[in-house]
Amino acid sequence: MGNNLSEFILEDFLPYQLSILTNRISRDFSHEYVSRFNLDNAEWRIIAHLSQVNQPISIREIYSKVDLEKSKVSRAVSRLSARAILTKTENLKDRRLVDLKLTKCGKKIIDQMTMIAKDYESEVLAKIEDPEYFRKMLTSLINDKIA
Amino acid sequence: MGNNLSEFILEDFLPYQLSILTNRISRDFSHEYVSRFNLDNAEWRIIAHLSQVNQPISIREIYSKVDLEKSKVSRAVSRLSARAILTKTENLKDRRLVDLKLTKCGKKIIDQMTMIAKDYESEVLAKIEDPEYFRKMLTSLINDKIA
DNA sequence: TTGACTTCGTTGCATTTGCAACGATAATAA
DNA sequence: TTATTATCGTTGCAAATGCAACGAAGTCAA
Repeated sequence: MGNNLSEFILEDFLPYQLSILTNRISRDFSHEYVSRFNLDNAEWRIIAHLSQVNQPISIREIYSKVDLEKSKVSRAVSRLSARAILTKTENLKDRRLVDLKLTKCGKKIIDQMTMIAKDYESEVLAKIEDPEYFRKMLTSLINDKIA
Repeated sequence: MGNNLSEFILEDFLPYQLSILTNRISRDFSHEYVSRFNLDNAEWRIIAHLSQVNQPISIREIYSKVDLEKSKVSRAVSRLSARAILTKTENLKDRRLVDLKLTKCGKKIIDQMTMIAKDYESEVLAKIEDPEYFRKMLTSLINDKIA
């Protein structure tokens, strides 16, 4: 008979569990910005991040902060610009950079999404016994470097 | 001035946090099976799942249990079969099905990976104040349907 | 039995992805 | 200055992805 003591149970494996949960939540929440505004995940993150900053920021700034591929950001930004959700202008101090800025249209989107996002988040957190504690552990995991 | 009360902070948004953490852990752990056995994530999940079952199982069985696209499983299984990590045989009771079974080589891989995976998991859990509780919340979130 | 319908795994194909290379600009050093 | 090196954003391209369609096999009802 096999050595059952060293069996591997995928469903109990933390990285797998996290992946399952995250994918489900991600898919779930993405319905909100896909159906309402026809945005993909990268576009959503870019808009959300832009809304937090009051000066124009560069593409580099975005992909370094928001865990997206450089080319993904570049392409997403082009689409958003084409849809007049944000503007791309040349940075005059350093002409390699682009200045990205939400338009009124973009701001309207993030305004609406803010409420929806908060509602969704509350809904998820309501499933947990101690939401505060969960967030704390999550945050500590995120901020701790994993060796 | 803007209405800061309704600002949206991406870094504090639960789905975003989960995504960041999960991607990092996933990337991190994947080094183990990529570097050692040259497996991708789908291949890893398939092997892991197969190792838990003692009878041959079908492709459908796998993708319904392990949150992977049907075509992804089909292609991953072909690669694994080509590398003699598993065998594909026709199911005689229902000839639409294939019987998948780990070879000795496949079993050796999962045996080695089991230890590595457990070590990695412990490492991650060690970063958390109350690992048991965290798992419990995670499990409850996974098992709860999200409305 | 036949015919309609379902399910299985594979595959074709258009889209997406991520890496690397590129041109343009800037910073640094000689 | 000029030469070298680094950084920015874009783009080419090969590989990966996911959906839908397919043929093969099974089910069910008439």
